[in-house]
Amino acid sequence: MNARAQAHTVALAVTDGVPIFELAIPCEVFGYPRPGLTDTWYDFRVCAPAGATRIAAGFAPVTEHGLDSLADADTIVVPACHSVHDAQPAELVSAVRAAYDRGRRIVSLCSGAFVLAAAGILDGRTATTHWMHADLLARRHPEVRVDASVLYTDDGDVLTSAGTVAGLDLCLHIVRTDHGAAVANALAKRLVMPPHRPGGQAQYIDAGPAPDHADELGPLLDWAREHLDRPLTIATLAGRANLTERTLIRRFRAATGTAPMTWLRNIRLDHARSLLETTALPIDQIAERSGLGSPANLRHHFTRTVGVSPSTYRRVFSTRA
DNA sequence: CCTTAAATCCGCCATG
DNA sequence: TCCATGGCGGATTTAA
Repeated sequence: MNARAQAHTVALAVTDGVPIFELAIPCEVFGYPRPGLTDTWYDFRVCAPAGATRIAAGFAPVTEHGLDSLADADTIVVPACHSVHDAQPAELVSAVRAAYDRGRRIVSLCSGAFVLAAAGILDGRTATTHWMHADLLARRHPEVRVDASVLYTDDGDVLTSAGTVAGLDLCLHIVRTDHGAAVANALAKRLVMPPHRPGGQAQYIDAGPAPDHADELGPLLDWAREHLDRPLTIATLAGRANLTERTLIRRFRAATGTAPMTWLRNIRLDHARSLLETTALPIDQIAERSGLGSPANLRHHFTRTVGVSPSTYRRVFSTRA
């Protein structure tokens, strides 16, 4: 996806009993004009079934859009559902299915994944949901690969996010996809949230006493961020932290939710992305500075995770005149 | 695309 | 008994 000339339409599907927090997230991210960020923001609309609808906490939606108009939008956001135990509203499920069949981008927040699963559009895909409901989702829909360890999943036309606040991470990710990292970072700043949360939902699943090693790795992570251009290995990192390789890997996963080299590669890709946006450095220089090594390696990982080649990305998202 | 060598990383388990 | 550690095997991923 790329920056669009005409406003990209985002529709929020509202049904009875939906918790208001997950409703507020897309409203905050997509629903307010953001003067100064980009020329065109999203065209945002709320869609609700006809008749008296009561959402949580005594609020009721006022909108002229019914669920049948979901499929007119480019992106459909399904917030958390009323209950993961009851059947999902048939009207909502079929409306989401219809939008999917028309090639729209479908997004779920939190337990909204149950609606997508009921519509059959998660079959064969990797998806996530709130960690409390991940087992239930996997049991009820064996065709869905449920990954409770991540904050969100991006399968191109279908995106899902983990519990509650992770919906904010996903919506910001969508802005990053549509408008580039510079706009997403500026928006994050306005929302007073980190532009990118490292790690995944995994770090929150452990209910017990907070892992006190979590902060311990901080200095190491900071050091790594500042020396991306070096050929960092597990042995290097373990040596700096005075840990054995096995313990480093274990602590790393406990603290960040990912393995060390996976984390490092993501940081490197972020840096490469930023260099592509803000500088005119040749690709091999960017590969070197970000620590991705060769241009071939940069291209390989970049296209795999971002979806477009580095040169295409630069052409679309460069902030230079 | 391929092949191959190296690196990563996680389950397992003895150890302290 | 409980728990973190760290060595080892090897499946998987990555670099070239």
